[in-house]
Amino acid sequence: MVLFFLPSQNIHKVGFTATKKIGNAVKRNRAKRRLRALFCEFSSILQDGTYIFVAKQSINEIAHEKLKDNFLKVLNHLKAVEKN
RNA sequence: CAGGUACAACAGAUAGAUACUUGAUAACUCAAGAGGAAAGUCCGAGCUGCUCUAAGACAGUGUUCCAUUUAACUAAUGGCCGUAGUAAUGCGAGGGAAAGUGCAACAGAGAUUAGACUUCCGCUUCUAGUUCGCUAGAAGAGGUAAAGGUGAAAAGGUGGUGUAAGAGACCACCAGUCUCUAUAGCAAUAUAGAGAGCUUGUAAACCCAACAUGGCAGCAAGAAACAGAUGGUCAGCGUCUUAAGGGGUAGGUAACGGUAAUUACACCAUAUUUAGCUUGUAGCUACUGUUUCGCUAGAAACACUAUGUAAAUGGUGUGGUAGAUUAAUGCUAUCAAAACAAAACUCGGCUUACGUUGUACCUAACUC
RNA sequence: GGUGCCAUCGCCAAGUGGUAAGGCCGCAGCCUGCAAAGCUGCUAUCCCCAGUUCAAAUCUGGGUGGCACCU
Repeated sequence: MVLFFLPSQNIHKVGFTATKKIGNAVKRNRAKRRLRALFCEFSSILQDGTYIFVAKQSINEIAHEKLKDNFLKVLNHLKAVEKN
């Protein structure tokens, strides 16, 4: 997945994107739902700002644990997680 | 056993922690929440707007065996005919080529009032032979559609009569077409009989006939409220010169420079361009933004029952808010054979994709 | 959600029922001492599946993929 992050005070906005390359409407909706569920899990420890998640082609083949690892890795890379 | 044909049913369950949409409630909470194809958008309707409309005709568009069903249909049901298959059963845009026009490549002698290349046939002329009856060869003007070969297709087929040779020219039987009569059937049609004429294909080529039909756009249709001010409109100012090309003014745009200054998008000059510019208005069938409505109880679904071969129709009963706008109905784990696939105004069909299970029926060949 | 259009060789494309033109690229040969240029030849299941027809790239129906417009 790809994450775009714009940090700013007192603004909370999230977007989830799934392009036609992923598959038909069922697969695209499932990709968005999985990302949304993961975001809700971590939303309490994130900084304020605007987030845009873009799903890539292999998202529907990957297992849940691996997707979770990737999700954390991407967040840490952009330093979006609040310390403590 | 195996293979096939038709029809029907279902479209996950359990657990965990935790979100979303709508409705009810003061709140806590409670209830409901995606398909058989929601898909393709191929037909037919409702609904909405615009346009049109006395009636009729022409044109356009569509349909095309018969009966029935339906709100309607190019749909469905049953039948007839044709066709594929051993069969169960499937498939069929299934009127007219004798109203007219067009087209039929290549090959072939000839392709639609057909045609003579090789055959076949007598006739005339010439030559040769002669048993003086004729025979053979060449040339000419004809006859012929029976044989050959070409082609998707050669103007019915077989047998006889007939003839110089032949020919539906005539006859018998057969195939096909049309008409009439009888019987069965509501009908398409089937069976039987009689007669006519002399029969290429193509109408998913133009066309003809019969029948039907206002047209176009589609909920991103359209309606209301609030806000805006692009067009329009009202008011004021301006609209010069030349025959024309062109030149010039107000106004617009702009680099360098200058002026001014708290700030400057101002002013000056210069360059370039060319008739509009400015202020108001919201009462306009043009326009922009937001919100609300349209929006879900419907020619509806399910169960039982009556009629009908069936599609379907009638009667009785039952239960019940999916209604969003980046778009909810989730996420994770386990089990399992789980596939195709996500509503966006709503219905009736068709088409295409696809997992599992069941029921009924068929069997030529193959295997035992 | 709705509406319309397109698909022919690797690329650009012509072709309104009768043997699928042409250009560029590529390959092979000729030419040349070697190349370039030039000349000759080769390369198509007309997106797929059915139907009508003697015959379909063309006509009809269905499917697949792509593009554009309405906001």
